Amino acid sequence: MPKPTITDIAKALDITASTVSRALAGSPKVSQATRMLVERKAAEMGYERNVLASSLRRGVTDTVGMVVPRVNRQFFSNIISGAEAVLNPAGYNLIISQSHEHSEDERRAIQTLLRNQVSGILISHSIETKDAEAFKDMLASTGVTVIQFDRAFEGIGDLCVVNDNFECARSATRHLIESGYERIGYMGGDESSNVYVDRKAGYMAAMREAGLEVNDDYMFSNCITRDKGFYNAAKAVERGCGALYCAGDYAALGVIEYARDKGIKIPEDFGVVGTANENFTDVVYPSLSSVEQNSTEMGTAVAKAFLDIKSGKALNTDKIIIPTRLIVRDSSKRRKY
Amino acid sequence: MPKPTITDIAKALDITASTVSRALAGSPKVSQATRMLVERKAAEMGYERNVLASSLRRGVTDTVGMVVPRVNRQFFSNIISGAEAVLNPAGYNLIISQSHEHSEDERRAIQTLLRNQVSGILISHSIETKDAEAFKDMLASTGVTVIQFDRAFEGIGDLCVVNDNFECARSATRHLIESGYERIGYMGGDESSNVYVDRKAGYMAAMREAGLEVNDDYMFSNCITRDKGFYNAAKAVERGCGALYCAGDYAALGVIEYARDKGIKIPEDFGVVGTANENFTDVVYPSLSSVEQNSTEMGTAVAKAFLDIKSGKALNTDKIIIPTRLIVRDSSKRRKY
DNA sequence: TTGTAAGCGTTATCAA
DNA sequence: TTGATAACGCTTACAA
Repeated sequence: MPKPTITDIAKALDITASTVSRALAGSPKVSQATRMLVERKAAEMGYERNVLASSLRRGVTDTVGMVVPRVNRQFFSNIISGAEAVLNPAGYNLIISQSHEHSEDERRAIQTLLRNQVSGILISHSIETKDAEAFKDMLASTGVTVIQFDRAFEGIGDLCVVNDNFECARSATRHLIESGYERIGYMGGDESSNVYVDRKAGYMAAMREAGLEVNDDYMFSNCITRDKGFYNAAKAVERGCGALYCAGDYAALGVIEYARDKGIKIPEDFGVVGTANENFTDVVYPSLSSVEQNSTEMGTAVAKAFLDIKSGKALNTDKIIIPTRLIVRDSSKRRKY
Repeated sequence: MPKPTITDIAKALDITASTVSRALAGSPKVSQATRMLVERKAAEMGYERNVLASSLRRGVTDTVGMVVPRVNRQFFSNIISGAEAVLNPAGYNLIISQSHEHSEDERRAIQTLLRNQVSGILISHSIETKDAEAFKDMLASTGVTVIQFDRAFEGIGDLCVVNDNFECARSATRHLIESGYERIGYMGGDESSNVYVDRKAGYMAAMREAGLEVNDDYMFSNCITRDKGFYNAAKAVERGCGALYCAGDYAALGVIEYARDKGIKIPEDFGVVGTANENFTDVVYPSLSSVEQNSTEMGTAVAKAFLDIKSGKALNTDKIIIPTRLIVRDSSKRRKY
């Protein structure tokens, strides 16, 4: 037999569907007796509310969509996990879509979510997405709550949640300076992203504050992969660089491997600090100092912000900053002199 | 203004909603002229079909639910990624739920999916779920297609997709034997799971085939974490064990770290092979030999099987086996003698 | 406290 | 080829 509906329950009890609906919804305007009866019958028949019909009728859904570049990246899967932990107990469920770092996929994902009448969209933009015009257009006149996180554009959506990328880079760089390294360089990513703009600025600030000059010979952008890190480490060393703050752990890993290849001693002769605290950082040898981004916390913050907005709670900010934390491991533990 | 509906489009063009619906659905029973008109108007008004209403009316959804223990584990996030890559182009979208390794969360997740009228459930059971009775009951009389993967129970669902866990362990163990290691032990997980039952059997088979005896002193179950690996490595070494096949990479990592601590040389004095090919395996020193599970491929296989079943294609099997592949790295590269 | 009736947006059937 | 009408399962005024 097919799935039972409230009408089936109503018939079985010789009452109307509205009463059943009210009883199941926990409405106070229904007698204890009938409520019991309805609940028992519903359980007996294995009834489950049809969310489609309910949402259609109510005009709202309890579904939230999240768009990330890739789910199989630790940072994002932690965010998903954190968001779920907050959203599910609150009665919402999460649809995940991937942009695979492409604007077109991102656009499609958003459209699908919109068609599914999600009540909110939580998004971290693809690297290919350079501005938010298309995004803005799509969302126009839909009442969905939009929260951007990590990679965010100004002036779009209800709120954004980001790491303190400036401070992240600043503290890491300062740590290298204080550990006695000299001629400290920077490896970063594409500067169309707020993330790398801020990290670069943080690095520069730390250098400036210490009265050190920034040398373009030691600056590498578009350098966040293991290969690029390895490749550019060679250039950096050749040019006399003594330490690198890397805005990504994979590049930092490449640096360590280059050093190992060339017999350059880390941390004695060269210092490295990465970013993201990937799960290989305390496995690589020497272990890699890195900045923890608290990604799970970012996920819970995004979800909480969504719930707050939905419940009409005024948020006294349009930007939530998730703090980062420098974790010092062996790759930057030089004895000061 | 609120989101436009087909009725709005119909009014604007002075035709009926049925015609608009047909035009947008690409029905052949509508003139070229009106189709053009409708399409243009729809685009102009920024119309998006309301999936809720459509699904309710049609009685089917294009939504598939997936339940995994945790999304932030490489193995599962790869599976999600692989499944999405197949499902999305086919017009389906995926709702992800996590069980956090708890039966109760798993039950809730399934219920939510059912309420959302998913047309399929793709599930890898939580470690806490020891049998499939509850699962069976919930699914009774719902017509959803069920595909289990990785952790699966017999006789449930339409199909299951698993690794060749037996062969995985057998080939890894054989490799250790052929590399000249002696007194080879095993570190595995909870044997209420088909995964670890099969891997242990594979290990035993390889030993038997080589005429070697299995020594209980070198067998460790419930040992898949870094800490447990470290802890039990001590016991193993003390008891004269010469190599370990670990059914999980984290335990293997613990073994490597114990050896490093004690000055035991890997691969010269001790051999280790892990399982899962986690992304730290080629970063740890010495690099860890491991068995690649082809998780992304498992994801695509699960999704394809779902599509095949939906399209009525008869599957000539009730179990799809995803092959594994041993990747030999330094931790087991002993010169034979 | 319960019943009646209408409607959410879409699609399928039937008739024109 | 298009239109009128009903229905999917649920919720909610309003009436009783």
